[in-house]
Amino acid sequence: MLRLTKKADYGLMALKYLAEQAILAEQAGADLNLSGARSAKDIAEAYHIPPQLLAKILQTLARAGLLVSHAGTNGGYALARSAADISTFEVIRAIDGPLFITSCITIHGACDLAGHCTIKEPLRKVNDSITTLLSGISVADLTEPADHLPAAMAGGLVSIER
Amino acid sequence: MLRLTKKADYGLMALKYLAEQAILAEQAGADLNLSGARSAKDIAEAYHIPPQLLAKILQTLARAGLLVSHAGTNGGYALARSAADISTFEVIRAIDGPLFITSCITIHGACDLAGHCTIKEPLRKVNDSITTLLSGISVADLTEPADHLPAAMAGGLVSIER
DNA sequence: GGAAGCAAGACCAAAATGGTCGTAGATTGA
DNA sequence: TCAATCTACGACCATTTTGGTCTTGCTTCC
Ligand code: SF4
Ligand code: SF4
Repeated sequence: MLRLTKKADYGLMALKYLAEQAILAEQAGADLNLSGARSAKDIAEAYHIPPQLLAKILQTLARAGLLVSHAGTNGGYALARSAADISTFEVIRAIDGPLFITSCITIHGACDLAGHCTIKEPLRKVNDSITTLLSGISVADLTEPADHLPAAMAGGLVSIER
Repeated sequence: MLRLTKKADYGLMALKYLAEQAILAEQAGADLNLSGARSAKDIAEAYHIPPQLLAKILQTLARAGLLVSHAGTNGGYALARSAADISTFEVIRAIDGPLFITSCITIHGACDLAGHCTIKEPLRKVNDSITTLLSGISVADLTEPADHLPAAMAGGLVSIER
């Protein structure tokens, strides 16, 4: 349960990598207009993950507007926004789809027992809590050594009140 | 992603049901020693879920020590502890196994990229946060209309500090 | 015009999930 | 004692999801 798919996992790694590259590019000076773009192959090699698969993941991410792509020689992907502006929630949702804990929430009107299900509402709140938690964590937060305590999210998690 | 399996879903429903039965039994007076036990079939019918499947789920729950079972006529399952004392986390883990968001955490020493994976640690913290969130929610909390704001969990969620 | 890169989709194998069946053992009420 | 109820457990199966590959085509730069 509550398993993050490997695709999302890969996606986050790639995002983090690109975030780092963006920083490097910035440090290298503005005269060199290195946008920090990297090819899918580069990233795949850096982390030893199947290149073709990563390519597809990056494509979805690009389609979702989290990355910008540039074709052709020396092309590749780069962050569409600042790393601090991309939440892990967006990434995960873009890759794994908007599915969330209970079937009812995502399949929308699906679950045939929705009528006599008494557990639905409470669970929706748990779901919301996790959403807010994830939303509060940006890709930039991942790059830091984590001692930095990114105490971004406070409200919405503490209680399950409606 | 982050999908709760249907089994866990069913399990929670059953737990909640038993919690309610326990309360009813208590109200009925101590002279009738109704322990609030219900057969798997009863619960399955109440919620329209496949009886055989529910039976298996209850069995696992019983093995995990969350329920006590009693065979024979008028047998069935009852809560092993107070509803307020059973966290949703326990239930979910008992049913779906100890699997959690990243493969590395659960498969233990598995993920072959564990070496060059930079995302691992931060994710483990997210994982912990969710764990604490779930741990803070008891089965009893599920039975309430939820206006009651069970603000049980405070610490551990707010930040991802180490 | 190529080489290097992205884009998209069909396709596939393996694993997880959801669910069934059959059989065996405990308990109790008649 | 014996039949009706229950739990207990394992084998089994269908469907879905996941992870991953291949192929083909289109862009951009030199
Ligand atoms: S309605 Fe109830 S049973 Fe159906 S998916 Fe939602 S929580 Fe689960
Ligand atoms: S080590 Fe990294 S890549 Fe492997 S499962 Fe853990 S987070 Fe994912």
